Parts: sequence; structure tokens; C-alpha cells
Amino acid sequence: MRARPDDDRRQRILATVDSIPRGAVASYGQVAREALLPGRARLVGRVLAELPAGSRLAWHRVLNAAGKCSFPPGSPHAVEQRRRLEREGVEFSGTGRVDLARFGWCP
DNA sequence: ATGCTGACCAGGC
DNA sequence: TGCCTGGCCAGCA
Repeated sequence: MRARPDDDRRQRILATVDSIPRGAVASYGQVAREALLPGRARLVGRVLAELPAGSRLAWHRVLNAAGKCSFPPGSPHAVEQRRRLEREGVEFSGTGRVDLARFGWCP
């Protein structure tokens, strides 16, 4: 089995997301940096988008740099993401934003 | 090959 | 706060 460069990056991204602790959130860009892929936030989003439905990965702990979920408000994914985060104690403001200063992951 | 489209982001206004 | 811009880069028509 020969790992392609692509798989290597993908694995680093998945491993990084997997290391975000319960009750904390990280932005796509932050995950990219931690995975040694600075500036590749879109790649993180792409990789997460390809996750199988039943994945055990904590994809819900990844929000955009504004502290908001990157799905259309009210969409199934957005609702699920918020529900999972709130169950971990993450709070959302009235505008549906998470205060990254309070809940942001500090590696 | 080329152009468009994103689970994005930082900077400027 | 929000909108726009340029940068990013992999997939797909």
C-alpha cells in the first residue's frame, strides 16, 4: 500500500479534528494550521464534507473563523452541529455565534 | 487545458 | 456588524 500525498494530508486533518477536546471548537483555518497546512482551510472543509454519514469523528467541533456554523441556518447539518455542541456545554449567542475566545481550542 | 465552485480566511471599509 | 476582494486549491464539467 503506497500512501499518496493526498492521503497523508487528509489523515493529518482528520487526526487534528480528532484531537479537539469535548466542549471546545476550532475554526477550519486553525485545524489547517495545526495539521501543518497553513492557508488550506478549504481543504479541511472538503475533507470533512466527504466524511461518511456515520463517522465517529467530531466534525461538529469545527466552525468557521466567525464562530458560526458553515451550513445554511436551519439545515439538518446546522441543527445537528449546534445540538451536539450545546450538549457538550458550548454556548451560542443570540445570533448563533460561538465566542471563540471562550470556547476556542487552545492546543 | 480552462473555468467555476466551494463545510474558508484575513484585511479593508 | 456586514459586504467585498484576493488568496487558497482540489474536483468536475
